[in-house]
Amino acid sequence: MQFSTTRQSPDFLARLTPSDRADLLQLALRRQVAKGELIFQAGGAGDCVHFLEAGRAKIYHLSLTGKEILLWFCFPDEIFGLAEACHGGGRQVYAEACETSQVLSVAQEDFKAFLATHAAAALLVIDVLAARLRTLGNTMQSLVAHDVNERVAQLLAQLADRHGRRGENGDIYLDIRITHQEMANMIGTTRQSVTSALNILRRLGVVEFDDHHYMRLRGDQVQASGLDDRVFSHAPPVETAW
Amino acid sequence: MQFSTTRQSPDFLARLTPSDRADLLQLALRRQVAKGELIFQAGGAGDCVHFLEAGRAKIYHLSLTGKEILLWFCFPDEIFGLAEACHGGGRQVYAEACETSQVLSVAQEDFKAFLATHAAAALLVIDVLAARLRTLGNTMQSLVAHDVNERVAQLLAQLADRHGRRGENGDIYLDIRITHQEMANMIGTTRQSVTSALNILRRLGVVEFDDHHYMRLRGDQVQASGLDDRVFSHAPPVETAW
DNA sequence: GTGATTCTGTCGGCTGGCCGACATGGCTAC
DNA sequence: GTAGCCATGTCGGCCAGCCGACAGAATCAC
Repeated sequence: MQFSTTRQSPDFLARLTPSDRADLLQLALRRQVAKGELIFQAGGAGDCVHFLEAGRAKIYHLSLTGKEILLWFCFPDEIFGLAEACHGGGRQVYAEACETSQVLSVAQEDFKAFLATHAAAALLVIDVLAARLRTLGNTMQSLVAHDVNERVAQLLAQLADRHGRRGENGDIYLDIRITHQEMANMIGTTRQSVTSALNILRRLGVVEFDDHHYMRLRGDQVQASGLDDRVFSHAPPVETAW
Repeated sequence: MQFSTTRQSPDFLARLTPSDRADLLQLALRRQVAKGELIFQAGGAGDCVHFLEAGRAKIYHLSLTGKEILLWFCFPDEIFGLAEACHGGGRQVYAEACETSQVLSVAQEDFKAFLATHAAAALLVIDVLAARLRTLGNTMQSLVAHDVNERVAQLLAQLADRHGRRGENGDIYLDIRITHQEMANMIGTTRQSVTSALNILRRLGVVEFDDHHYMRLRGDQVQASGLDDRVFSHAPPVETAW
């Protein structure tokens, strides 16, 4: 089982060469954002690219009825607000700090100029965007093809892939704080359905919760219960005759 | 109403400078693909980037139960297979010619080298990826926030935005051939539901079908029935106090 | 042409999961 | 401490839309 196909991708800053990073940081403005504060919002100009130095942020759509659709969780070193800054046309999504965070901002024009003169960085941006496109595509496919229980299981697998630590016995430890409501927003369902799905998984012995700060996915059980390769590896085995 | 926020984005080849395009074409292999033939498929290596010279192609996920999730329609001059070639890890999606098509293929390594030495092209790739990321984000949000009828209406609006021609009286003419099943696959519903949604829209006078090759969206009706700015422009108006 | 295939239209039955409601338990503020 | 808030857990009613089925209409193959 390949376990971390996408893991290396999000942390843009860390993957820049030191000299590129130094050049980029010269263009950036640093700012502290309090928990719950918006970093940008739909309707805004989208004239900046952002980087998360420390903290956690979420990127989401807000529907006309107030429904939140969580597209992406940002962790340190990640780049965000990129798609809209690059493409123009204004913001369509919201970025909100989940905890007190340090954010770097670079004006869109400066960033484009930077990319034009730093080819490796441009390729890195392409890689990051490509990875996100994949993730979104997978989320979409899961949204229409699977029921709520499966989507919850897949989400756990995805989180484990991005943020989990694998113990010696094969179990996976995950200590990000995430509410049922947030999970629901990520997979297009309701808080109640997530609660019940998680309880089913717990009763099956697939997952355990030690206090409410981290969960432990049972490696063996994850295998057994079908949250297997087809969840972890993103490419389902297909006949390769063609 | 802004009408073509995204229209200019997909046609990668056309937006390259002539000299860049010439350089790129030198790296490409041209090939003819018959209707229904796969250009690449999930499980494959994903070691090429493709360009559609002529024809039409669709990019889709296939779920384990055989459900098709249509992520993108490709039209001439568009680039595709990019995300997976750039990011690595093999193909996750299928690309299939909807009609006889000419396809150009460039090896991943060659393409990366090309981008590294053609900064403007790299920025263009970023722009294209960013635009797709937006589109997918919008599709996702529509998927969880709207019912089937609304999604069908939005899809029509989106197609009109990308491919429609606006007549003098404000009506929009759309002459792409697309089946109800394909539309269903794009918005995560069933063929039957699309059929009935379209008929509702027809009864409302929003859309007309002249034979089955093109449809006409009534500009005035589109306005009146709420398929308005919130559909066409991708950024819903939000309080901009922040 | 003619048969085969694919697409469109329509109808009921069945059900996953949304929604509201309410209770409880943990954190946080002070 | 204790008050208030937020997250979790559980239940039942209700309905959008999925699914199977079937009949025309249109298109394609030859």
